[in-house]
Amino acid sequence: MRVILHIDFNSYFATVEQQANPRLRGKPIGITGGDRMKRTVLGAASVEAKRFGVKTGMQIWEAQKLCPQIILVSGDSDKYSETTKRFLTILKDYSPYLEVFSIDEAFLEMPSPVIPTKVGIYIDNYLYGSQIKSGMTKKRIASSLEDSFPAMTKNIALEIKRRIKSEIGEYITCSIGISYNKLMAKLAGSLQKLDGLVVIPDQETAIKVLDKIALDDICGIGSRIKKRLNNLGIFDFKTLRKAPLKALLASFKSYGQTLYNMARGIDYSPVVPFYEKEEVKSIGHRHTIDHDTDNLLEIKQILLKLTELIARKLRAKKLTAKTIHCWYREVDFESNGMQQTILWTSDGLEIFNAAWKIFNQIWSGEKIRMIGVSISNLKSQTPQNLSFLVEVKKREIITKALDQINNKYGEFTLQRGILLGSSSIWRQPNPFLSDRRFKI
DNA sequence: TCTGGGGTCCTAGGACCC
DNA sequence: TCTGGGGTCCTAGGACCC
Repeated sequence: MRVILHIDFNSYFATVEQQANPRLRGKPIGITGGDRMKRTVLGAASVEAKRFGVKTGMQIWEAQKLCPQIILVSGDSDKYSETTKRFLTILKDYSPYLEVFSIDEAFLEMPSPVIPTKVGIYIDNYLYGSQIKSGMTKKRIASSLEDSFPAMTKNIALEIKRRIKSEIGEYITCSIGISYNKLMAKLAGSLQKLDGLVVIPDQETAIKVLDKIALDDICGIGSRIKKRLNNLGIFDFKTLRKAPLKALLASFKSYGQTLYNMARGIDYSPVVPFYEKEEVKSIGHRHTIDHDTDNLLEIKQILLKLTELIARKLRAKKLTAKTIHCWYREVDFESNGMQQTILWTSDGLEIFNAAWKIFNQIWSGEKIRMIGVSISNLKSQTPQNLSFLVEVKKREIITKALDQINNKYGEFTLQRGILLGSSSIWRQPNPFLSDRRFKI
């Protein structure tokens, strides 16, 4: 039997901020995206804020209405990834099968205990075997280990919690779910928020749990799938379990099988260790403008910033890209986009040119509220085979210098001339540098 | 005062090559 | 004379996650 832990941090960004700044502790705080615009939403809310009904994803004005004393804190993604690295280091001590699921979530699969020794067995540095008594046959020991494995894992979970508190900070808490597959482990973890620890030991229990929750409480059923299930007369897992596989396949194609399995607590997906995960597959940025606009210059400036950010990330990862996708959202939330394949590049201007071309092809002059660019088809940078061209070489040198300065002094310290004077929609990491702009 | 931002995966159809 | 099938690349769009 597999034993999998799902570790999920509670109000992650908010607790990290409270850990870092004692004055925020015990207070309702909300984490914003940095630029506090009309249309921004909260990236996280502290427990104290949640008591007022404030939720992640809520608009700022809405949160303020529910909780006027809420303290808004600008998010600091570097700080969060730094903390993430630290807790992953702790988790790695318990099993090499560690999958990083998101910035504040991970799966940990315990190696199966199969070779009992005299006192138990060591897996990494953890001793399993407190239940083993003298006089037990080898076979009995093995089966007792098998039986008590989830219970032992519970002890590991408690230890992980203790270590996170002592090594990262007492304000950082997580919920841990333990089960026999990823789906159920994640579900278990979600059942008890705030320092929770829930075990769903077997399929029998899983089905009991499933019968008590809503369809979209499970990872993999969102609002759309839920609606489509409702249209089929399915409102809970009990009914879903009765639906014939054939019918589900007819409605949902291959996803029908997944839904069929979900209702039965079945999930075969493997824990993919971080060292086996492939590199990123796409890099994108989008921006919702705080008003609806059809001003071409404004749109162009935003697109330039977005593409510049993408190109810098690309170069930081030493990648080049081939496919550019540009899309926008109309006032009524209809979106419209197109993608295009170009020659391998990591140059911001080239990405911009492609995106700009696409935009002009698809845009028919209506007002828009959001614009985004994303690049995919990534591969690692090969030694510059075009650098014999003077123009290419020149641009490379300029780009490299730009990156170095921006990395050191903050985003958009140096930027393209057309961006000067554009609205202050992007935050400056360091406010003292906001007036240090050089035209190039 | 309607609804942010960064990702992943899947399907399906068309073009093109051998 | 118009015709099979596999493989790959490309594009559009939908759905999900945190």
